[in-house]
Amino acid sequence: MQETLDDAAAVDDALSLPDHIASRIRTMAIKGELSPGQRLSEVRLAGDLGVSRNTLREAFRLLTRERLVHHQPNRGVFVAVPTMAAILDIYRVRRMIEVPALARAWHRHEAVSTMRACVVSSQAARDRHDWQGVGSANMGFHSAIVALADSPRLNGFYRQVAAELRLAFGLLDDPEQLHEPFIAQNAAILAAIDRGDCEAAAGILAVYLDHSERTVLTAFARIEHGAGPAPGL
Amino acid sequence: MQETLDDAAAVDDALSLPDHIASRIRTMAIKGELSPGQRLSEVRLAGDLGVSRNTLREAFRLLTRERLVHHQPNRGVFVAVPTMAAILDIYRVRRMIEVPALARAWHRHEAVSTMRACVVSSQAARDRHDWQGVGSANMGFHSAIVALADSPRLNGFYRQVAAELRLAFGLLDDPEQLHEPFIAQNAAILAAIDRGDCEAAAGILAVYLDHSERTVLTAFARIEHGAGPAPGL
DNA sequence: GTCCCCCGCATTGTTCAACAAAAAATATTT
DNA sequence: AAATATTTTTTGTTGAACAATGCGGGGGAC
Repeated sequence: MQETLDDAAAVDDALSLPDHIASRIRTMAIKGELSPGQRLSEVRLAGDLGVSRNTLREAFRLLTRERLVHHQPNRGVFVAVPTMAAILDIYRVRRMIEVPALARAWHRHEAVSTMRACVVSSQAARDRHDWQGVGSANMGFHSAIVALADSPRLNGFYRQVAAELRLAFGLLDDPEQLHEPFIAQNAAILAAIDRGDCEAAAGILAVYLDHSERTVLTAFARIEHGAGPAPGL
Repeated sequence: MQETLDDAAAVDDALSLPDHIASRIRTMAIKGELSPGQRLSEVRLAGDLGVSRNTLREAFRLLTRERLVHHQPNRGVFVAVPTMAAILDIYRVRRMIEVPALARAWHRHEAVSTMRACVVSSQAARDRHDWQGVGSANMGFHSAIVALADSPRLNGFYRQVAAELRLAFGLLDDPEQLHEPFIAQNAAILAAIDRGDCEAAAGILAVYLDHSERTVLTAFARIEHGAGPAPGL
């Protein structure tokens, strides 16, 4: 929310400037302020963000590696356009990571309290019709599931993939259809964990992922065929 | 100042210069030309590689994200020092990715021929006592296993993790102990795939990973306690 | 009118020089 | 010798500069 103040805004001391800039661009992309396929001019964006071209280029390299942005040599960088293949791949990865993490979880892991907090926060966000907030809380819930595995590398990888998925979400029109039905399921997963039945929790999660994937894919197919099938690239 | 540009497919026109520089540093780290914990001076390395500081910094950002290098703000970047925790995490990730990929493989996937080529190449390398080559072929074999899953994201993630593991390998003294016993097992995995028995292949792989992990961990423990644990970092 | 080539223009790719800020190293004082 | 002040080195970031590449437009040729 405070991103409108450019320079004097809250500066993350821990993060270096290029990381911070990358983070801002990531947020813009997730919030839908950048349309997929759009070209990101170096001079323009550098000016808008108040940094030099070199710094912006470092941020671009990060985002390219995260697949949030696509780099064509000597042509520039473009906001990634989500594909059906990408969505399928992302859900495959999610299944491969989340389900075993939940199935083999220790039911008193600290991440469980994060999960609980996310469930509460998603319900609150729903009550005030803040669908963006519901989405964030939902994503936080699933990040916490991955955190159950105690693997820094898996956590980092999942964060990337989740960001890419949220970019795809931005294309869809009705965000409530997307996340609302899953709040209850998240609570059910949490309840299963609480009573120590990780297998049941993993089962619910698997169903959740199937359901979510189908929802996203159908919505996406509707967009792809209905609305403009996008500029050539 | 183009010094020896021969080693292993040096010039990649498709890649941008920072990517290329990152790749060279990565190769140096894997080959053991960079010792873990060593500080990488920007001016010095930029001069050695014949690029500007800015370009080198872009490469550093890539490598930092890959965990091959560690960045301390206002202090510089250091070659990552492998930890026991890191090795444990890497093998956990490998198990999570490789075993399902193999178990659910289609036995006529194009990656199978890559696997075959790697087996042949590793045997040839062993015959000429080229342990570096054996290591490369072995890693190629396992990358091909991951490729069976047809997931670009998984492939990319695995490539990172594999590079990190090879950095850890560089610390160990006797490379033949590391890879030699596994050439035969790779061949066995391939044979199982060829006769369509993916479950058996996955079983051999799981045993392989346990065995490999134990070997690396014990060698690593010997190093850590025996040789100087030295740099306080 | 359509096609093609050539030329100018905008953008990216890369380097260099400069300076602020932080850390490390050194000298100075007590 | 310890603590502090000062110098030096290194990183962090910027701005300008220039080559190289891609894009679009205009002018001929048919």
